[in-house]
Amino acid sequence: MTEAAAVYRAIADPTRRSILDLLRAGERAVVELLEHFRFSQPALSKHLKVLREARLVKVRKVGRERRYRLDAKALREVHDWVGHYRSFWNARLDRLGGVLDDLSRGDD
Amino acid sequence: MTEAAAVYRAIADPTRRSILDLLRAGERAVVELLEHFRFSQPALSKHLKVLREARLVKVRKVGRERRYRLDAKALREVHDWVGHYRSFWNARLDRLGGVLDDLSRGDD
DNA sequence: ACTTCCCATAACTGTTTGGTTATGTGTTGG
DNA sequence: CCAACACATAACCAAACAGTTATGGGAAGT
Repeated sequence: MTEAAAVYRAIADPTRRSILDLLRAGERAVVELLEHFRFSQPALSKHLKVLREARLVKVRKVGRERRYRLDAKALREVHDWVGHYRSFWNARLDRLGGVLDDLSRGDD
Repeated sequence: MTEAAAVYRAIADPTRRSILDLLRAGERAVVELLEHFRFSQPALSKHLKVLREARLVKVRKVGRERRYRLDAKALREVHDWVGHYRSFWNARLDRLGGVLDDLSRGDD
């Protein structure tokens, strides 16, 4: 899987998006993250592994803890890609789109 | 699945991102889209269904064709969400990030 | 009318995903 | 030294995914 593809896959899961959101507030140990979820610790570890492989987080060992932190560089590509669609959502295409919609309906 | 979640899932697949990219150039019939891929027509139809359900595309029937076009409004939310990470990727946060983390925790 | 074309859906299949419980490894505290 | 803690990994499972072939319905061409 190419670098970028791993990122899209990683953020496809709502739990993993939540994890990233939590990490925006700062570095967190696994137990701290776990408090925010209902599932088991191994489940969290697996999510973290996916995020690691997508290079969206970094870990550092502190005593017996592993402290995770954001590494958002990989999200830039996503932002850029989605940005290509900017003109499609904030242009007069709402109007034009509506017209085309009506035409396509044609069932009235 | 909530509206937004469907969008993240839809764009997680590279084929579907390609489809969206193709549609940026304008409306396309299914056969036209199919030329760009190696898989079968039903496979494409299934991808299009996912995109429809995520409200990322709209269809209109023209004769025996179904012409698909972009409906990028749903991508705005993705853009916004990823945008929250902007400050994390374009600053010298490798160093600063650590400091901010500590401050936000208040545990030092 | 009949065939061909465009497309969707159904039914099936191997693989991936996201969860589980069980276990192991390294660190800390008593 | 040893129990408890923090975390990862292994093994397993059901559900979802992405593809396939087969089929069917509506529009077009002859």
